[in-house]
Amino acid sequence: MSKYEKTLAESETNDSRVHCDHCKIRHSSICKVLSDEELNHLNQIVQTKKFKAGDVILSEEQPIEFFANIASGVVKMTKILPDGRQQIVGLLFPPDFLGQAYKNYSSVFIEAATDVELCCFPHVKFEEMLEKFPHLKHKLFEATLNELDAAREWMVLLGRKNAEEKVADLLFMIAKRSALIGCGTIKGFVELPMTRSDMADYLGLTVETVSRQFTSLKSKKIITLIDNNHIDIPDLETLSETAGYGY
Amino acid sequence: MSKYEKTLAESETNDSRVHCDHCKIRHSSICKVLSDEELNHLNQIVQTKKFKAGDVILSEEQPIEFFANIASGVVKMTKILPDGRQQIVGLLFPPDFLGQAYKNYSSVFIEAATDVELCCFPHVKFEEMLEKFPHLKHKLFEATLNELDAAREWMVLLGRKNAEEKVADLLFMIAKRSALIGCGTIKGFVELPMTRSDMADYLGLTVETVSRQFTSLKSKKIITLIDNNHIDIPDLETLSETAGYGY
DNA sequence: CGCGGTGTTGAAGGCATTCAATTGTTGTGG
DNA sequence: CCACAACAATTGAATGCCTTCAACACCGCG
Repeated sequence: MSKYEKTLAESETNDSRVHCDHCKIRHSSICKVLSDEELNHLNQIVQTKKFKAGDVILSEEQPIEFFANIASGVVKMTKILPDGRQQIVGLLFPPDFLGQAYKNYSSVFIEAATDVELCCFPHVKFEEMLEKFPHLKHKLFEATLNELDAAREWMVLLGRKNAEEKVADLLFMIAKRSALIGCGTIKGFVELPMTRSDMADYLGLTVETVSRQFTSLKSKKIITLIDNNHIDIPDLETLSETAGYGY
Repeated sequence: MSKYEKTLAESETNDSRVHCDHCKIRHSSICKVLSDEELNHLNQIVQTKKFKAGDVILSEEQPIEFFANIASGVVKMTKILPDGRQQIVGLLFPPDFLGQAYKNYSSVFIEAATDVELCCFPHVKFEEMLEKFPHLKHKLFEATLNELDAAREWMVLLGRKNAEEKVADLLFMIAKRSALIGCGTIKGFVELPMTRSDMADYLGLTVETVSRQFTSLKSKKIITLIDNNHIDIPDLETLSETAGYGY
């Protein structure tokens, strides 16, 4: 195997010679609208970064130094009230894009929920590219509109669903996203890329309530626990009905 | 008084000769980035529409026919679960922009919370303009990013705040927005542009709970009720602390 | 083995909901 | 101008869901 066989995931943090050719998310990330030539531009400014689960990627109110594609792992965006209460306001899976254009400071706390690999673009240079390649900017605009839609969907969950529906909905969402990442690979189980505490912070619940709903869903045979972080979902339809999407 | 004294608000619904010169939100809406010449383009496709409180502006899953600036009044965006539970996912005040670019169907239910006047642009023609005038598109992108920020802020409220904080936060938000619309005019009171039921749907509460929190805030002298839809806020700082933003 | 982190379970209590009744407001027709 | 209906808002009492606080189980690791 040549050295080019190694994936983006395995490459070094500060390896400046990154090869989008071997990038797993090349054809699904915002990069997909770029021509080979344009991709070369991007290649020159890109830098891979790795984070361990729990690492802070960007603090709130901290200057934004880079944008990034999520190459692997899951990233959480959190907001914290003065008294310490916190709420996760967004989860990013591969090949999501991380970063708010045209803002100098982050309005959220950004952390690695799992081990994470990012494909980073320096702030200023990336914004320059946005102006140079209108279809890249357009793509980013569409991605933002989708994020807005997702946020509003989540507002319904936070405001109007009960604990069981919330947990079911989260599992349903993770299952769908996992299917996308796996690109059709049927694993037979779903990995939960976060702790119960993270789930609670995403759902506006307490850890205890999340845990209780897990055991309840388990006893109803809607899910099966393989281990703490892996579940099996016998019937997605049933799960989606439990999540409040039934008729 | 010449006929040009009449405001946009008073103009007829299907008056094709609209004069942005007299538009109240000319210098605060997304139009503000447009030159006089570009504004002429817009003038040729614009159409004023009026809605009464409670009117449906656009149903969910309905094809999007137009974008619009909110000229006056308040617009609510709602999402509804199959069983009827509903959640307001966004409020639009003047000079907010209404409409999701690059979507053919609305993902939300759009209704007039109060009597509303819209400055409408036909779907296709407006998207053409977006491509013709990059800075208009850019402005819209920024507006979308702000909406996303606002949505996330609201997720914290929905997930982590109690009833008193929720109501206080809503009043605080309305007070701030009203101050912007009033352009510095100190009225001495704040108009509540929605029913208790709307407030409940925005806060993820029931009408009864909202009502109870009103009487509670009133007895704590944090607000004073002038009538059902007008309140006085003696001290904004106190209100913001009650809303959970204290230290 | 013991330790910290993570997850589960139990019991008690509180906050928001639910259901029900009353009051207040608005607009329409007699 | 008043009566009345329809709607909006408030208030009360009881229920229930989720939280809180506490204890215990599980797992990886030094």
